[in-house]
Amino acid sequence: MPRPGFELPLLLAGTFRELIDGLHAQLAEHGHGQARPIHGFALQAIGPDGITVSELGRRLGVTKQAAAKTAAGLEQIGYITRRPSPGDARAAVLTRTPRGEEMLDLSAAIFEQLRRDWVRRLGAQQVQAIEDGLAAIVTSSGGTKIGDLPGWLR
Amino acid sequence: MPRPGFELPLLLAGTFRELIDGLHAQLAEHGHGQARPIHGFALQAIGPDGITVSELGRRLGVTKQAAAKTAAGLEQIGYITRRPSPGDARAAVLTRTPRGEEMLDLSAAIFEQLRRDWVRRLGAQQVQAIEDGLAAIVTSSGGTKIGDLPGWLR
DNA sequence: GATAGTAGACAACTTAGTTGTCGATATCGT
DNA sequence: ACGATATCGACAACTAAGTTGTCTACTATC
Repeated sequence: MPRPGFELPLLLAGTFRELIDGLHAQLAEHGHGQARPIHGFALQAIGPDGITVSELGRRLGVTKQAAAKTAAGLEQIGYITRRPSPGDARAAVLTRTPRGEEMLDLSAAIFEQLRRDWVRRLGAQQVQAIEDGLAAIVTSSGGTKIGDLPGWLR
Repeated sequence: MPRPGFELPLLLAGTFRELIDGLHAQLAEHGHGQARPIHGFALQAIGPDGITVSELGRRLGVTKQAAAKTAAGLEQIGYITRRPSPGDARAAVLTRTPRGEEMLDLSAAIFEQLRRDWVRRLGAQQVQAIEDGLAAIVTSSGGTKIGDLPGWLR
């Protein structure tokens, strides 16, 4: 039995973990067993038009070296390609492949399914209250960058 | 703007991160700048009567080797001591020092303060709804072990 | 054209975990 | 009593994801 006060962080961490585990269990069932938690967030950051490694690092809140590693992983799985930037000979543009798009669409669908499970168990009103409450707390301190949260993504 | 469905995990992660950051900012102000996020959870797991390294590993959900490393860190800061187990010549019992107890009491007080901040901003009812909702989701899949959540604790 | 800044690669290090192995000690069944 | 089996905690080697620092190539600006 924890000291009072220790409950809330454990609940938040546990629920997050539960969502991510559920996502990757289902992703694996649909042929995306190699996907790691960071991949979905990185693919989102890359966006439909593609960005450079340095920009990816900034958006994720990590160094460009760390972003380069993540990009290498994404490229190896086949979720992105690298192509020379038309306007800047130093830069390479990371672009999502159709398979990357598919993984992202699938992830969104799975998250929505998991949310529906919550609604079934808690009711729409309480799920909405959770989302609104957390949003009020988080947005008041600036947006959350994935890189703010070190290691999880394993 | 993320795809719909990606909101919820980001909210959970961001809120958790916010709590932990707030905790350690205040801990540092009170002379516990060396404390890492895992330390509070490990001290809780050790309990008032002390446990062995192996038991700590089981409670945290990590290997005993990893638990031994955490215990070494706690001992170095002065939060725990190791003493031979009276009944088992193989085992050493990890016991919280007064300074360890102080850190734990302080952490609990800070968490409660942060929760009061939430109540001030959201109202008691909505905070309660968040806690109840998350608890309903997490407990239905077994308790959360700290070790279920790999890296964060840096 | 010199100077200052940015893109991305390479190397070395850090941190927190893992598996596998091992000797010492406990426990249990016959 | 004793042998098989299990557990405690240490050591070594490895992995994964980040970090800082340094470097070259290229861009942009005065």
